[in-house]
Amino acid sequence: MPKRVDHGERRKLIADALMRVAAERGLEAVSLRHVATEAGVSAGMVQHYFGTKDEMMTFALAVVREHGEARVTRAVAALGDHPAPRTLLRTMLVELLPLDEARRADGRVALAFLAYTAVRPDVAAGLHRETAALLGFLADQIRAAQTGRPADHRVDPDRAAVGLLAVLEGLGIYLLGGHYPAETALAALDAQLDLICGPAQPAG
Amino acid sequence: MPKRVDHGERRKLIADALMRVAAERGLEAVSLRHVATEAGVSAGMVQHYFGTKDEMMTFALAVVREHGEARVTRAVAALGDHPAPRTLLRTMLVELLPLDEARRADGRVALAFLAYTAVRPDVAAGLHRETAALLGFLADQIRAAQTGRPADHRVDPDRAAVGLLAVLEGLGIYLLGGHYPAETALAALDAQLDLICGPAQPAG
DNA sequence: GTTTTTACAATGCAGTCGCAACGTATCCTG
DNA sequence: CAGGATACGTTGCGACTGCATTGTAAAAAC
Repeated sequence: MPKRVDHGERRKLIADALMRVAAERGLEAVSLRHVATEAGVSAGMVQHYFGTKDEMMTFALAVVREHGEARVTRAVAALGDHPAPRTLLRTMLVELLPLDEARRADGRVALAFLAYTAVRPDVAAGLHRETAALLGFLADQIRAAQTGRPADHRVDPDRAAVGLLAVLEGLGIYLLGGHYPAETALAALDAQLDLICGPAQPAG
Repeated sequence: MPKRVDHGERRKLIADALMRVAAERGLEAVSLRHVATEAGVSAGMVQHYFGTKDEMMTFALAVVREHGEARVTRAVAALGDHPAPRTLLRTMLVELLPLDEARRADGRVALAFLAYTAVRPDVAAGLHRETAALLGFLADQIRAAQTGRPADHRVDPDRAAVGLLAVLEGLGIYLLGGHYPAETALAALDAQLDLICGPAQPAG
């Protein structure tokens, strides 16, 4: 083999450039040449690492998801060994909200891809599995958060998980659109957690 | 004046074609020629009624919103004069969910426009006002639905409205992506209404 | 009647698109 | 050192884009 280059690294470099273009000018501004320029490489190189544009898009979509996953993993790890379920939930969800510019950029790309995959159902299969797994995890945490609550304050964990994930998605979208400030979204998220888990326990 | 033609009608004809193209092939497939073909008219005519593509897009966005508004108005009117707040809320929200093919089409277009406006903040100003008005209305209904509930079952209407609207948006998106079936979304919506308004009153 | 204004159709243009087809430089293998 | 495979860069092609321009038919205004 000649000239050893890390394919994964190059692809990631290109995908990062794609995401920058998409975040700033929308997904329809993503072209081989624009991405190449943004990445500071030739258009031929982009073509070398991604035979087709769709391939490039699919890879970039995976990168966005990995961003989110890494963010959540890191934030959850910082919580220590056995965080309270509600704390764990809140930490995860807040991390997925577009509250700073980095997450806003990721969010814009994710939103664009959402619209993209809505018309290309074949690409969406992986997302379904991820959603199902996430829903399962949320439901588990909600179940755990409810132990010891009076029966008439309990909710169905599966439905609550669907609702909670929907709230997250919706808040993210309204935040991206600038419909209301971060505090409003955070207040709504906390209110939702209150509804599901009961009011936050005062420390002690 | 010559050859009197209803400008609004023509523009609506074209916008409808635009929405069909966007729903089937995504917003990036929307071009003057595609829209013209879909509408069964010449590209020149499209250009005659919309000097620029952006003008056409903006108009189409307004049409999408009117669709939703008309749907809600009709459904709410069918409820009669003084529906219970929870019934009113549920009727409104269900009507906005992409549960049949017509609403799925509208939803896809709305989603595409959401991503479109996320990068064009100037276009989004109208949406902000609409969101604020909708939030106010939801909060009013939630407030009304809570009269007579025990104090420890009440929630802040404003936060609950933000959460409810976010749930609606999120459920719509997951439905459009086919992440789960309609029943799951409806169950989650009802669970959310249960959390906010208390369990549905059995008839009588 | 003529004139003017509107409604459309057709064509053309400069730019961009994805992608194929090269060419070449580089490095590993034998 | 030759041979071959890989990693690019360059160029060009056909299709498409939004839009300006032009031409024409028809109806209102005079």
